[in-house]
Amino acid sequence: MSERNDASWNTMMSGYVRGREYSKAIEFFQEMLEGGVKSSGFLMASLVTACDKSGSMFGEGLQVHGFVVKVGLMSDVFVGTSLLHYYGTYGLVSDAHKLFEEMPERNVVTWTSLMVGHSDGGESEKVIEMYRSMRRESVCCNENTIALVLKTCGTLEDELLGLQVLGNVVKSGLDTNVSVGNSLIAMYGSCGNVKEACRVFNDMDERDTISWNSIISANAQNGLCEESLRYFYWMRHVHKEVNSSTVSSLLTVSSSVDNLKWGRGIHGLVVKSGLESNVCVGNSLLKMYSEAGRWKDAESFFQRMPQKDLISWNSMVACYAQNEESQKALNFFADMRRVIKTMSYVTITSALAACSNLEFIAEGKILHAVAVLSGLQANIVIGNALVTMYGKSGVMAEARKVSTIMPKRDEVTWNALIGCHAENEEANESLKAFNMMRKEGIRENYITIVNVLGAFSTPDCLQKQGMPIHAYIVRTGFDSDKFVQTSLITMYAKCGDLHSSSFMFDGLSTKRSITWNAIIAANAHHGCGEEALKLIMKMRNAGLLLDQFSLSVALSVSADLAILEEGQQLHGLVIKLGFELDHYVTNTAMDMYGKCGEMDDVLRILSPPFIRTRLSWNILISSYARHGCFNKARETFQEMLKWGEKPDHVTFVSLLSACSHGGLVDEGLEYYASMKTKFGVPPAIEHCVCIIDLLGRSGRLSDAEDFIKDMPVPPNDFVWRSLLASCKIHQNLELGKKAADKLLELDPSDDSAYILYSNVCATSGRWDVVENVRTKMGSNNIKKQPACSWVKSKNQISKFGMGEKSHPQNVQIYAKLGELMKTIREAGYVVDTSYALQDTDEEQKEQNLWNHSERIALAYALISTPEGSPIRIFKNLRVCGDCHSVYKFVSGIVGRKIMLRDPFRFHHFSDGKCSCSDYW
DNA sequence: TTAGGGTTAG
Repeated sequence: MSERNDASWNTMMSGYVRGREYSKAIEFFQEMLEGGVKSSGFLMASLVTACDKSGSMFGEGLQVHGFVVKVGLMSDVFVGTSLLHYYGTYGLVSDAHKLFEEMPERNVVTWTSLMVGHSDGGESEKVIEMYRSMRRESVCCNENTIALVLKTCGTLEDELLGLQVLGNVVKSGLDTNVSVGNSLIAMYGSCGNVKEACRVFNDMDERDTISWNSIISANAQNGLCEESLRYFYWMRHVHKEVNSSTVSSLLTVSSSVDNLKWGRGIHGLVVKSGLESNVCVGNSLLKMYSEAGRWKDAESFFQRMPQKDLISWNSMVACYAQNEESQKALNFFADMRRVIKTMSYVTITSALAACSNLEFIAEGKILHAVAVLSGLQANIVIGNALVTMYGKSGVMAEARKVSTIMPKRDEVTWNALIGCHAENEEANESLKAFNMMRKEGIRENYITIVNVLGAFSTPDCLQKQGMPIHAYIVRTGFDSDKFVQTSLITMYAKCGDLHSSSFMFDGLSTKRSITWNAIIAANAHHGCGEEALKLIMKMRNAGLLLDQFSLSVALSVSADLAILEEGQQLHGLVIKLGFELDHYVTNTAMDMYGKCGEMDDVLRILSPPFIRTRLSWNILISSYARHGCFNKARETFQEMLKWGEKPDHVTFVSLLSACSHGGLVDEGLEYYASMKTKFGVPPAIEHCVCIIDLLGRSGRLSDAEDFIKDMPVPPNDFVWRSLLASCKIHQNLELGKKAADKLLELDPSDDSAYILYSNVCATSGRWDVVENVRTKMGSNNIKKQPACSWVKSKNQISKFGMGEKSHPQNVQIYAKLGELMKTIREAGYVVDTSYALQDTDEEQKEQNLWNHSERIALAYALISTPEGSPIRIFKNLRVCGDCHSVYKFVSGIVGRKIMLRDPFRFHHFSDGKCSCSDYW
């Protein structure tokens, strides 16, 4: 090649870089290598910059590095600097640092590039250290250096240092007053000192667009959404110019407060201002949708984006991963490699996050290999993502191995290990990792503490580990952190000590929303639903707005207690507060309607199929199942598949229980067989219980027994209880005895074992055994959970026990009962005394049946609610067979719809028939 | 001097 040609190569290459055609520049380099072109330092520096800016595969930059060494251009300051910057971009600061040490000549850009690397790697102290060295060595700072140092002061929350730096800047006359003020605003914003930022802004004589953007951002970063919006309105009023940075800042706040209504408003404004096509703005919108859980909105927006860059693609991978759409994330990742042919370490990190469960471990391993092959193994963020990926998949040995060979570990590495041990229920290991972290001299942060606390879940753990850690938290001052406070409340509750949880909560001087939510959830999980709802009231009275978490806990409490009116009011509040677009909240509301018997409302608020989440599909299937609409449940499952939604283990629990309640034995067995082979969902104990129920109810008791022998998981109490209940239906004394023994083996104090077994014996007429069992219960001090039914009328709940006589309207209730007995007998009702569980004469047996709580509740409902209105009755135990028959007759005679809910499902009676077709 | 993607937690 001649000199002239070399020069033209140079010109071409710099043309590509100037024109930002980075991938062309890289292709050009390949040709150049083949042609053996002699290169200049400038050309190589441009090329490295091209690799850097294109976000290309890391390997291409490495190739250039090798070439540069070979041709002896490493001493060139521009080449060295661009390579150093390149390593920094990929998070490989130690490599960058090594280059820096070896360089014979350095300029201000060299220094600044390494500082940027340290800054991106989270090593703020190193940045300041280097700034001080620069001043010692009299290297003159440029604007970029100053900007970086000031930003770092913000990150370090070191206002004093920031002011010193600014003093130096003013002294050297490097900047104007406006830009000094702007920098100050930004620094105060990062330090969390919004007040001071506003003071500087308000005192400024002159403001430019950046000043306005900085003050909006300072408020936005600190979660002050109303304030940032106030400045924005003011800006539009007096300043006129709004640019893409302004809009991006406003969108950031909408993500952090997770209020989609707000984000939608800003989005409208974005469209009006014509800034929607700006790539930064677009990327902010993608993040907003992702954080609000609306990955489908993000997806369609991405498709419409006129300009996309690497960050847009990375955002989509992250969006799918964050929304637990692993398969979609990996498919998108594959598309990305095909379409734009580039990726960065962020891409790999996000793709790894999508593999954080055992189902995708194979893909995760491939990505691990990709990271190694790309030379990005030493990147600390990738290392941390790998630790997380293995840890969340339960492969802790591999997670630990990755962490040991990492060149450097930070608090994120240790937090991931501690958190994954906790998630895998290895409390001791979690605590061990915490101690090792401290030994290694890495300081814990609030996330460390939150993770450690998450490891404790038993009373024993609480005594031996939880309480000492609590003492440590108080000693180290972490007890003032809102997340730590919340975790402490949750830990005490999880370890069974709700009393201490409440004590902690009551003792807090400032109670934030998340703290309220923690104590409310703690009560809900302990079955204290009424208390949880009372706390919701108190929270509102304390002037706090309910958020998506408090609303969904409250809705699920209403669902568990089956109190429709409260549920409806909460749903109203959801709409009023603007959470109706929040998938999670809306799904909880839907579940509430389903569990309160309002199938029509479930369908009313159901979203259209193309934006339905897996959770919505699952709730819909289980609602249909609970209401006895088995065909609908099946159709919904088919529709779900048609729309490309993958069923998960909850889907199959709903589907199998639908089959079991509907007597669809063969269909249920088919689903069970296909779940692993066709859908990759391995059967868990819940599914096995459904199958045993399915076989048992239909009378195939020996098949059920065989199934238990071959189950992939060891049987638990639910398995034996279900089998025992089926033995009662089909009067199988022998197997019933076996199941009851197994149940008592697991828990000798289980009351259901005694009760169900004595019922099996009673139904089979073995009154001698019944007597035996009852005596045994008495001597073992085991009490039966008393049956009760309740009705809500005129805003009051009336609860009835067996033979209840204490109701103020007692006389009218029993008069009504007598009348009912007479009329239904005339209509053809014949008593079935096999449901009487006490050995007396037939007449007494019938009398005892009329004492059942569900009949008393029915009589009360008939006299206390308006004629013709639907009746809603709830029972804590399964309805008795003879009562079921009474309800059918009554519904035909009084011409009213009667809904009866037991702990498992609904019976809808009308015109003498029941929705369950007498199979339950 | 202002804005967008990533790892732990929520």
